[in-house]
Amino acid sequence: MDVKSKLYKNQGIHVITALFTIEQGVTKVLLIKRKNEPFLGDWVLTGGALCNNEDLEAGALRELEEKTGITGVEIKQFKAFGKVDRSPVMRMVAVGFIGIIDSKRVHLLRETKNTSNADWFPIDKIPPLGYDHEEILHDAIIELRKQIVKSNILKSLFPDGVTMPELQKTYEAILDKKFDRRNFRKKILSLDLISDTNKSDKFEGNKPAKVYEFKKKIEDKEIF
Amino acid sequence: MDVKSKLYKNQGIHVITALFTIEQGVTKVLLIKRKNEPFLGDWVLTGGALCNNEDLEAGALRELEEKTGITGVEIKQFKAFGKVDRSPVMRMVAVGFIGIIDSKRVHLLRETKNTSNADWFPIDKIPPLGYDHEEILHDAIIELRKQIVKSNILKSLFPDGVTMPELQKTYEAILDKKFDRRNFRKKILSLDLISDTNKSDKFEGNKPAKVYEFKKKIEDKEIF
DNA sequence: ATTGACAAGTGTATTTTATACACATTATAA
DNA sequence: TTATAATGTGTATAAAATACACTTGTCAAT
Repeated sequence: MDVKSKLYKNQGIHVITALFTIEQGVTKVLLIKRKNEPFLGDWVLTGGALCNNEDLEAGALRELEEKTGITGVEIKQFKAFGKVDRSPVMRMVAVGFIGIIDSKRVHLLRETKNTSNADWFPIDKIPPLGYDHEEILHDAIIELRKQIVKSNILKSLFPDGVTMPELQKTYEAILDKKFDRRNFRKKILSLDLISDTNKSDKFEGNKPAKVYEFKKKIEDKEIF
Repeated sequence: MDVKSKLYKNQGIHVITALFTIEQGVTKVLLIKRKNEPFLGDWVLTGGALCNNEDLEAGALRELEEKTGITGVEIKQFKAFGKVDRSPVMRMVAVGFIGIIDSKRVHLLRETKNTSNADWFPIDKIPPLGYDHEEILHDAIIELRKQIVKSNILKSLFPDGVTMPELQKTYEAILDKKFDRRNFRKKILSLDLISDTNKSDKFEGNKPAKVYEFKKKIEDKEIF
């Protein structure tokens, strides 16, 4: 074995997911407390090593389920991270994913996890993270903001449909910005991400809101 | 060593670049004819295995130089490709990059390369490609079209500045669409990708065109 | 020097889209 | 029946995108 070929040895792939939720108008991300070296005791995003018999997305979903019990999320790959020293053990390249999940499933997570080693953190109150996960999370948040205006990534947050007021609160939380109710409706409908259902939500002493649902497929918009 | 850990062994990383150019209004991509197994004799995108001592982008640039002699290109990472069977030798995950280069450097490439094992192909006349490079190229073309309206990726195509008519021809080639001269000018200026110089191009029997240059940094646009 | 040819630069009227803003509707509860 | 609270809808105005035509600068021929 020559020197050059040795340079390619001992490489591995991480699949990392920044899983978001919205609680009380606050965007939060799921973090795990590491139970092993390296970075023992540090908070990190969900993820781990890719197995040889699984595709990238499948690996990310498996890690998500193994570490939190969460299933049925739609995730989206957004970037690869490959700084030479991002892992102290061996050369690892991470493939980053984002996803967002219904906040009602949070209690399921809380029961599944062992010894409070997983929790949701507001994205503006993130503790120091292991590996290069601060960089990954930073990019993930930017990607999330881009995705919600051009994909159906929010579908997993609202599997049973969503009302305009709910949607507006979600966009305001993620984009950290306020909108006019009437103009928000027009804008979101023009994006062609959601479609009408003929249902209304439960009443709470006021006018029931119409329920919309995210489309299965979003068609590409014209560029330029 | 247990069974599970074995599943992580023998992984590697490819860095692959779809390098584009424009010749006579035709968008072309650089392909290499493989001289080794696997896929001996097949055309593929430029790329190869990542070394342990280099970052992803550095690896892609090194492969570009090794295989073609081309240097000084700006490339942009756009996606990771990780189908289980994308390489027949071992489990490889590819990180894809795009770049675009001044067509005047084509002859340099032609002289550098040995035995015509590299050539530019119009993107609508691509031969069968090895590995999963047809998929990578497909995604790369889509990414190129997105990038030219929001980044300075075309800077490497026009290192010495560019005129409006040149730019318009480039956009028309890449987007496969025609534009009105006057409206194209307004639209491209509104994107805030280029800035005025006080130079004009060489005369060719007609009115000299003003020269613009791509900005070093493009600031993010507001989303929603 | 004058003129014609060629391609570049510029302006404006019109349509479309985005924004700012106010009232009407449908529930519950007293 | 009425007050309350949150949802749904419409319209006038401003801004942006589009469609479209004339003017300008250089070279080359006379």
